[in-house]
Amino acid sequence: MAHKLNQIFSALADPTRRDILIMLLEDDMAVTDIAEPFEISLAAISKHLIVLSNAGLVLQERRGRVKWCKLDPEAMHAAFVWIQTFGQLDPINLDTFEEFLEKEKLLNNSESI
Amino acid sequence: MAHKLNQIFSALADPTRRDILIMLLEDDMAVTDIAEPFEISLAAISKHLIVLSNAGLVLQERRGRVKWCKLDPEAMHAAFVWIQTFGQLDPINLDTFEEFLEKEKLLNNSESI
DNA sequence: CTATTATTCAACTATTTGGTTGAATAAAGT
DNA sequence: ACTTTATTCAACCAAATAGTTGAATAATAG
Repeated sequence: MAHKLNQIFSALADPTRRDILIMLLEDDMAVTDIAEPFEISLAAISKHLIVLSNAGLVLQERRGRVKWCKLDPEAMHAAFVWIQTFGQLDPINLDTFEEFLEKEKLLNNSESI
Repeated sequence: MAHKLNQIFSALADPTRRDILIMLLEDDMAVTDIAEPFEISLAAISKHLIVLSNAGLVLQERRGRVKWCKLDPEAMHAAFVWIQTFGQLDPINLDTFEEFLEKEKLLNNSESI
């Protein structure tokens, strides 16, 4: 789940991608239509959508030759929960946190293999 | 504010930086103490803190030769507001962050099996 | 004054990122 | 069958990122 947060926050860090997400609030859209208002190439938008999709923020479903993009609220919710819970924190136990880092480290190692 | 969101989300996208933020929930800390549990160099941690500082997530105040780091809740709040407004999500009120981390840990363990 | 401690700077490396263009694939439309 | 439309792939480029090491700076301790 931690690696997902990496992807989610890093996806949200780009203004083009945030704009895309906002466009998708209105309605599901095809890749070409998403690209229309932007000045960058279609391929660049396609890449942005792949980033959003990998982060779980957007679902893409191919129907015919059109790939429809729609929001997937779950990933955004994960980021929301992280931030919200962060802000209301009580002091945590350091031992617990050390264990947390340790586990995360192990997880990252096993992921990178 | 948009450029700030870029910086905030991109700062949050790195797990080391999220870990640092979590440590700072407990108390203000000096750079060297922040670096202690991590395996990377002090210089690397120093850079991470500059990123957090530029994003407005952390305030650094030099007293003597020690630079004290503390959370600045404002930037985190900006990210929170963006996400909340985006999804019209209701603030939840579930767990303390400690419990949240605990669940995340369990989840990570079960994922890594 | 000298040594130690805290932090950053500088230079370098490897990897990732966001962009480009042109070609490739895939599904319709005519 | 041929053409158009929708999307991605491949190769490339420039800039940014996360890390390193060793030197530099700054403040305190002895």
